[in-house]
Amino acid sequence: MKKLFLIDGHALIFRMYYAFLRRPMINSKGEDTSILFGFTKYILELARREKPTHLAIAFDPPCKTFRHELDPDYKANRAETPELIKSSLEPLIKLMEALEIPVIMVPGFEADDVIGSMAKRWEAAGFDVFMVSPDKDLGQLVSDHIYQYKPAKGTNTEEIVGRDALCKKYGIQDPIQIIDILTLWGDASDNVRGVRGIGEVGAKKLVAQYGSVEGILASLDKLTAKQQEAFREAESYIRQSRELVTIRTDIPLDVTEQALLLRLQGSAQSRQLFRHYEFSSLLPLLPASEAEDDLPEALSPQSQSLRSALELVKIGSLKEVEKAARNSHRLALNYQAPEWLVMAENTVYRTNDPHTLIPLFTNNQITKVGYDLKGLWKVFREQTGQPLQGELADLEVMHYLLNPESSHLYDTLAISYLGLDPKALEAPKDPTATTAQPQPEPDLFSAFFGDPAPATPSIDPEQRRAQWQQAVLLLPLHDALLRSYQQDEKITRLYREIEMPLIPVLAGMEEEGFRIDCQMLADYSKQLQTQADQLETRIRELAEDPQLNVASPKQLGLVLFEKLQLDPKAKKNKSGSYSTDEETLLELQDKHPIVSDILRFRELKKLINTYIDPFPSFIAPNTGKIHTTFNQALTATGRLSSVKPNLQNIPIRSELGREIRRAFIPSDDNHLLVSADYSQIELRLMAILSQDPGMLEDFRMEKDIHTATAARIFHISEEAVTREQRSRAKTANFGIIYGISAFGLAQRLNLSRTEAKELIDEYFRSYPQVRAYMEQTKETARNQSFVETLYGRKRYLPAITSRNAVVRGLAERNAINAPLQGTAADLIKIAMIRVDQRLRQEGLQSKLILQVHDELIVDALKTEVEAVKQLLKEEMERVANLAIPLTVECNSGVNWLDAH
DNA sequence: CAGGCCCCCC
DNA sequence: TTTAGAGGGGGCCTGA
Repeated sequence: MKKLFLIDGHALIFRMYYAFLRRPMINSKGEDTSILFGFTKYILELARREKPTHLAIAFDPPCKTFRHELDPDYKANRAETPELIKSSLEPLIKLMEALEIPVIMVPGFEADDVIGSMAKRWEAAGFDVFMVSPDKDLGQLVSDHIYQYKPAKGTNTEEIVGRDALCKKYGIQDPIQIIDILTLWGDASDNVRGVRGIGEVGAKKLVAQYGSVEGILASLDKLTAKQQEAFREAESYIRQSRELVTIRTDIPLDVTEQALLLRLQGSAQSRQLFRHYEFSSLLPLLPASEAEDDLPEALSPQSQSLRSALELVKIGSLKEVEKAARNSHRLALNYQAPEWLVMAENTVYRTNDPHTLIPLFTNNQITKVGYDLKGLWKVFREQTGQPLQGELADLEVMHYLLNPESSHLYDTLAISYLGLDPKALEAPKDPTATTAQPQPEPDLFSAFFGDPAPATPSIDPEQRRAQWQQAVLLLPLHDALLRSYQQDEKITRLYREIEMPLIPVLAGMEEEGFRIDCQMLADYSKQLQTQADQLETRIRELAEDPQLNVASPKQLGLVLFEKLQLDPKAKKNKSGSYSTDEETLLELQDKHPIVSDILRFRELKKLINTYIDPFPSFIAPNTGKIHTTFNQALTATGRLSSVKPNLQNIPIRSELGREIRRAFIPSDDNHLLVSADYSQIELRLMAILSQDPGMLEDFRMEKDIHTATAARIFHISEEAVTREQRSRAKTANFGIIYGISAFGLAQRLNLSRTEAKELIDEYFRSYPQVRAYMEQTKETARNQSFVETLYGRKRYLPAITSRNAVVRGLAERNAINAPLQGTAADLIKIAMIRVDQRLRQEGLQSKLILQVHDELIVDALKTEVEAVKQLLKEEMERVANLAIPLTVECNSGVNWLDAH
């Protein structure tokens, strides 16, 4: 069977435009590739999933279309194509042509008309035709007959809609009447003028009663006076409107069957375009290319000479490596259980006895070069009890500082800095020896690993090759990164003074771990589980569905919005199911008792499944504690993140949730937890960076900042500030940190946009320098395409010059937020280094165990608690000399909740 | 196992 | 008046 898919390219572009508003994709050349990527991915996945034999994409011509010119009341501003869409069209068409996908554009006709006409023609020729559109309104695909309709994935329509389903949905006899309904109703996306005062419901009713637009016009006297008036007014254009919403099926087309054949060969040209746009995740979707010219760009002279240098790498003795390391002051290291590999200059040594490495690793004259040195640090300490000493050149962290948001994978770095793919670093294979065992030819690999029957036969040769690949480029990569560092003094200082000394501190914190009261967690789990079970039973009863999986948002959506009909205008999410998030449910709470049960059930389940039940499994048998892993090279702003488990998001706000913190306890009865947190650090930094006199004053006087803000923006005394006013001011203050928008603030405060705007204006009148600073920051970002923190940590914002206002707005908010959040991250990192250092210097046994962005937690010996508190406060507060003091609140307790 | 959804933290 | 709409994170569940 010939299966033809016809795609409304124009509608799809719009869909992609919306899909990528949140997270635009900018490639390294600064091009916004969002739409190109989304569209291409969609087409490739569709082709793979549905396996059409033929496929064509229709686009609207890149000009005002025929329909729009016909309609004198067409509102230009409505249909003005966003710049991003306009600028994507040409490269998109090129891309589709490279993929050998037919693109059809007929001057003067919209994509709808083109695919309508094609559908008719190829259906008549015996094809199984599917019209594919992401548009939710089927009316756009209605013509003088109904086609098979394939809803695009990720849209609001789930089913393939046939004649009967259409009639049922619209409450009509003949599906063609949809055209009449849309004509009366007016179709916003098609810019068709409907009849004044007639909405969807009215249109359906009238069409059901009178059959068609003509039918209504013929029976005007039976309508109400108001309706008669509206229809008289509409009479002049309504017939034309009907024509406009009808898809034409008679456009002359010069397309052959052969042209529609879907080949999708993955031509060299398409691969080259994919590489240009950096669609690496899409490359595997292309069929393998038979073309030779598919290889990455030719090796640069630099990578050629590096290759030659790698040929000289040799296996040596430990003595030789030691000598080379002392000579070059540098040692590369890698560990893949159970083998350590070290390399200095061009000599490599490997061993599974870490003790032999102690003199090298603890020599503080030798820089240790590696990838994830924190991990290596911990392994070595576990094996030998010794820390790594000397400078630590962690390539991942070093590259993170150059550009936090790019990939820091070893392979990626090797390719981009050295022009070499480590995976390709293999000895050339003998093409004739396909069946025989690989010969231990004197290639680089076997030269390096020596005898193919080594002393440790348990080690997989594949693993050795992998380890070699992971290690042999460390030193060249370090050189390359140092060259970048040479051009940036601030980054160099940031690395040497903050990130590098932080590595052992973080390693120590991970190593030390956090003790957990398992019994308490188990009891609490049972208690919550009982409640959850009761709720689940009740929810299923209320839903009259004993099989309902309450934890499935998809099933829940169907119950709430189709079975119980709680909201006829229910929002849908990206995947086409109903949105059931907390915000949505809160709005429905009064409509049905099931809603609050669901909310409560969700809260319990979240606590049980995320914060209680998984925790015992994280306990390390040797220490009996939980050891998180901090990621030092992940966030866009310079913060740390914590995984396995994430200890940075343990509940505190809700009553039920915060109880979990009671299970986080000191290491033993002789210890207490001490917690110290910065008060309002980001807002203080806003005051400092903007030098706003009012805000500085408010902080200098040690006022409650939100009350002070409220007093200013509402022009009242601080004593007169109500709770509500303080709360609004607090939200506004947060908004400022995040890079405010009137819409966002309105939503948060449940205000109208105008009211929110007034609030913002009043805020800026109160703190005028804040506004000036924000403008200045955006200007800086536009000029240099990045922003930076007080310590020179950069965040690149290529989208700041986007012509798309939404994308640009996001970048602008990032520009404002990143220096604040990032400087706070810098400061607490410095404080961590100093706190750790002082704890050691003063011979205290208390240990830093956790950081939560503006909070440090110490497992403190009871006798040291007061000293630790004082130390924390001192080091955290005097971490930098700023225009106003930073203040730290410090507490201790027998668990994390008490200490907070 | 990835993507989508949801919700916890600062 | 369709899925935009304050920043930064991570984990669980579903369904392929």
